[in-house]
Amino acid sequence: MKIATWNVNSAKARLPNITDWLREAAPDVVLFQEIKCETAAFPAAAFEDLGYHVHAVGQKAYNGVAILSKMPVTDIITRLPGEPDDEQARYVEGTVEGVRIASLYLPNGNPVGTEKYPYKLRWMERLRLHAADLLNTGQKVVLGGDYNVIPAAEDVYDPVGWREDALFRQETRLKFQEILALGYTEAFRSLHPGLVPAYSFWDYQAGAWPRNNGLRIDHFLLSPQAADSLATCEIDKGPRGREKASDHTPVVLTLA
DNA sequence: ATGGTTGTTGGACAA
Repeated sequence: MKIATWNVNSAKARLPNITDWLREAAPDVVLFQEIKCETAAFPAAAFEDLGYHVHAVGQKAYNGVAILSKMPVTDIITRLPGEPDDEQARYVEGTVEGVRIASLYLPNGNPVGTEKYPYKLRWMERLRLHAADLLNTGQKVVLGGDYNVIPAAEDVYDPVGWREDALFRQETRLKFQEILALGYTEAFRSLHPGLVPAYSFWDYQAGAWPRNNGLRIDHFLLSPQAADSLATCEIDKGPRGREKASDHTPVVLTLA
């Protein structure tokens, strides 16, 4: 099973860029973040034409996630448990051929010092609790998405300059490690220790892409059962270099 | 050089 995660930074503005890549990469399951539209406005037909079942969870203007799958998706949930009043569209999860798969868009958290950062940390704690529940089911679990977390200094072009950023400060990294400590494997780094730089995001500003000033913030976390069947995990830089590119590029994993 | 980009939206916010 080939699974991709991609923060597309608007599904509608990116549609030709996305469909071109889906045709060539042909993933079985695709996890989108930042679709940036309401559920009803998501361009589902363009993906259905490529053979996908489409399950989008959107809101006006911001956020929004989706799962596309060539196989049927069952038992879908559309919110991360823990804060019933949180209406931000950042989580969708379902089962594909016995694998529990989530598309998540973890809050950015900047600027630190505003309400945005405690919201990020609360969201990470909710994810930790839910990830623990998922582990207890004993099934294969794949949690993919834009985590807005730089796991280590080797995953950012300027670790000193980013030291106090919400994506990299120690409190953020420790919370991420707490989730891993439950028993999850971060797929890319587990297969490619020491492969640097390996980025999944480059800002639109200041020539970040041509200078390769990037961040690795899009990740797959795998339960032990899923990690046992992990075959490959790669970052596909192709779409980032094309017309009308998202600032993120896809990360692709295969389970044997 | 007091900037630089993009999307949603229709001024300002988010990233």
